[in-house]
Amino acid sequence: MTQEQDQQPRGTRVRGTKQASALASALTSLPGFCSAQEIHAELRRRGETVGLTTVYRHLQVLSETGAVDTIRDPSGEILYRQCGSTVHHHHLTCRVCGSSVEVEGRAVEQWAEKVAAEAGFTAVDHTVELFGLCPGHSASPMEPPA
Amino acid sequence: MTQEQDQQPRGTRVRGTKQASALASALTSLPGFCSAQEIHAELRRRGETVGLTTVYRHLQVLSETGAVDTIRDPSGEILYRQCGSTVHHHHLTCRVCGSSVEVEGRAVEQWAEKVAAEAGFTAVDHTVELFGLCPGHSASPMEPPA
DNA sequence: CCGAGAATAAAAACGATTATCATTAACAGC
DNA sequence: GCTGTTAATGATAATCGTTTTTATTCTCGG
Ligand SMILES: [Zn+2]
Ligand SMILES: [Zn+2]
Ligand SMILES: [Zn+2]
Ligand SMILES: [Zn+2]
Repeated sequence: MTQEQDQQPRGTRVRGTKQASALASALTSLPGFCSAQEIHAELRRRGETVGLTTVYRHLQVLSETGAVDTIRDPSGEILYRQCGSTVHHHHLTCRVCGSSVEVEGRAVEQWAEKVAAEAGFTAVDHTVELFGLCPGHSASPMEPPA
Repeated sequence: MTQEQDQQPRGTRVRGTKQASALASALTSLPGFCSAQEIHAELRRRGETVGLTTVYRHLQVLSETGAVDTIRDPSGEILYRQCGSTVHHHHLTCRVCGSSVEVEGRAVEQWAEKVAAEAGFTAVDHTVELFGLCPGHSASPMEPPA
């Protein structure tokens, strides 16, 4: 359907910059969903010199190509994560630590298609996000770290 | 079924301001999901004098009490709509005109609970939005304005 | 009619994201 | 290994939806 047709004129297209690899490394090591600014801070913490603009630009490209997944936290901020599978899936994310479980939703996909068809809608895309408390943070209900 | 059920605790709580009723009227007449700024513009168009701040504040309260539903459009902007049913439901919204169909998702609810339980997550909340093209805007499939 | 307090609204603040643009540096060719 | 081309970078400014601030207005009970 949405086949990519990259017309890369010979080998001069994607430059192997150290920023790109540093970002890739950070994304791989970060366990859960993080905001662009958190990722930027993490890179700084590692001693890498990567500008915030570059972080944003790379994350945007990576998300467009499907290399990273994006979700919106309840406040609207975009969170990024490098995911294991490239097939369509959704996420169950902890509100406290950001750790995330990838969930497959055959049932959701079918439901979405069904209700869309019944309403006569076409080109329907869906957003499905699950937020909760992971097992580690479900333990003590009364423990706001503040 | 569209009866108002104000749960206002007697006395000094909700004042009968003209702005509130103007906003309520606009919300009732607007067919689909609109942004706060669109609603504000609509009120201005009607000759009502309502500040943007007031629109935001009322929409926030109304969404908290469940009187209006909110979704986030793909760009992150919050859209509001007065919905028919007060029970939990989701929306199938047209990307072009904003017209929306309320869809009930027993299957989704069960799926969400199931995957949350399997992962050991608690206090799980879900966001499910469907965006597509309504029957009226599905007409010409080949029409990229670019 | 008066006054306390809620409601309003203009303007300023806020914060995440994007655009700008001068500078840097990766890579192909020499 | 140099060098030039040119994509990539990143500090800064701009954008824009939303929130906060604050002075003013208005509602409503007495
Ligand atoms: Zn994922
Ligand atoms: Zn899906
Ligand atoms: Zn609704
Ligand atoms: Zn639901």
